[in-house]
Amino acid sequence: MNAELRAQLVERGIAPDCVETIVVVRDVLARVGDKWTMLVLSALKDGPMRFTALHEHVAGISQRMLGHTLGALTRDGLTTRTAYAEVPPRVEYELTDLGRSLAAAVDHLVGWVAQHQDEITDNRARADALD
Amino acid sequence: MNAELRAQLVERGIAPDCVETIVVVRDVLARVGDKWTMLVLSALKDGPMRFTALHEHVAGISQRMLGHTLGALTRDGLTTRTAYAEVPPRVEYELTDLGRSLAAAVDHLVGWVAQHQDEITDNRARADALD
DNA sequence: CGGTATCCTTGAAGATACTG
DNA sequence: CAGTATCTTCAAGGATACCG
Repeated sequence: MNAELRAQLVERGIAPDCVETIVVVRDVLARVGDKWTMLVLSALKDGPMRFTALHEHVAGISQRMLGHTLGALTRDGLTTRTAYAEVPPRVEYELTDLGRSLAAAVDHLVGWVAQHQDEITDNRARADALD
Repeated sequence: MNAELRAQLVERGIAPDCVETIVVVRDVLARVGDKWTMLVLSALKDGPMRFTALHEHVAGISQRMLGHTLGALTRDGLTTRTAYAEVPPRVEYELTDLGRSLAAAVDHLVGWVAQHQDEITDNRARADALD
């Protein structure tokens, strides 16, 4: 896991707490940057949603990946899971304050991309044109 | 590739330009969130660097992945590649304005993580404690 | 020095089926 | 309804070797 990375960084003379930050930042960025997390966070921005609603709202996600993603988010305290003892069962997911705060930070990045997408796709197209 | 995703989104009645943004945002976030891009961007923040220097500075990256990462960044116009006709050859990479701008946006997110890492790791530890 | 090509391993994620 | 379990596929990424 991250043990070797830590070792490498320490070996390079990087301060321990800085190493810790680097490792966690990577962890969280990897999570945010994965295929679904951002979309789930964004879907939850307007309020609590239940599993099936999320499944329908996030286009293309499988039941399995939705379960995994929500599990990870809840584990990290970014969402809460509330199960109601009803028949049929109902489970709602909601952003925590921490989750909302992260969603805002992500939004900042998303805003940047939205603002510069033309520039990037143009650059890419131009680079590809040269083969 | 992204064709099916586009199709799914369109099918769901999402506005075409919005679909485009979603797709590009995912693309760019996936790139930023990958294992190395952020670290390379961060390494380049203080000025141009040559290939070998980057290889040493970014702990644990393989030559292959450094090549790939720099290729992608350059393709997207986030870095420039300058080769000097010398012996031995020298190649320097440098952030473009666009790249610096992205690095700043990423920094914002990194700042968030750095600020909340304790909270997250605590939550995770607590969740794990319950098995 | 600064890469690219090749091979190979492994983990991420989809499809499908089953359960409280 | 809200998941988990199992199987399988597929591509990211590491090791290694080679080349301009």
